[in-house]
Amino acid sequence: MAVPNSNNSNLLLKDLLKGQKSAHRLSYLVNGSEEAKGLIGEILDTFSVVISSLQTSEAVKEAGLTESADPKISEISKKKRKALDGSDQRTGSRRSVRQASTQRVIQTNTIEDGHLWRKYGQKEILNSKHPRGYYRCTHKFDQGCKAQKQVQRSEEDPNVLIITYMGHHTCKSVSSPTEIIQSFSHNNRSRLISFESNTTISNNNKPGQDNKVSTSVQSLKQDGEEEVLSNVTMADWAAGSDSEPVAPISEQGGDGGDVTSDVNCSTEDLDIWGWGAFELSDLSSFADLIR
DNA sequence: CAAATTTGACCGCT
DNA sequence: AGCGGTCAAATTTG
Repeated sequence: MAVPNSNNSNLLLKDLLKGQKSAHRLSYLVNGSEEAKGLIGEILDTFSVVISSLQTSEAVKEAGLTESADPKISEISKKKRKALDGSDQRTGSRRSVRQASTQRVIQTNTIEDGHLWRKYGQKEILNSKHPRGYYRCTHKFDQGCKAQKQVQRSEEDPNVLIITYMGHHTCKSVSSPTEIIQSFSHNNRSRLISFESNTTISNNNKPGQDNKVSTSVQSLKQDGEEEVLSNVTMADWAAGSDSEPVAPISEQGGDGGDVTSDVNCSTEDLDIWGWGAFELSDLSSFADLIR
């Protein structure tokens, strides 16, 4: 702890969000001029990068405070459920555990986020048309990584996946860090970021069907632990499966094995939380898909 | 054959 | 009691 600049950062963040919101509004007012759109896109992009960095560092600080007391996340119980045997005893659903740290709810159209996930369940959710998939980090057991995510298709826009991230990646399993850095260095994609106080996630006015990648990050607070709502909406995504698309995460990029030496160049704080890395690597991998 | 996914049962919380 | 989250056997995939 001892975060002297926390207040300053928060104020700064507020101001940035304000400016960003204005720019976002402006982007809807300016319909005709492509040049103006481009400029606004640049502005929004800049806001995006700065705000992301700020938010991430703030989040890391907060995580450092709250995560120290980790509940008994995985006491290897003598499971063996099966009512048939009569000897069923397992940990069950520990629903309170999920608030061990803040959640990040993200809208995207691909579950590809640069990390390796293992699906461990799928559930029909009451008021949802689409099932919810439950994923944990592949390295949960070999590295004790506690990251989890839930993936659910959006109600109104089936192209959009709502992904809830829980916990942080303590593993080192980013598929291709160089991609992230690359995409960070020349981020010529237009990203829209909007911060609103809506509780519902329905902001898509779809400014056109061109192959434009639009990202919007919403900050909201629900009664739970949710904090950041990031919205990544892309025009089309390859995969027309009915339930969640299974990400073809290919991590065999490095042959000799040491290509993934270190992620920490300038994106280290982004990578800690995974969501920063998610945003960037997501875009890059998506760009790889469509080209 | 190992790793990942599917799927239905189980269980804690509300 | 029912919902949502997790487990693990069965199945699929690479």
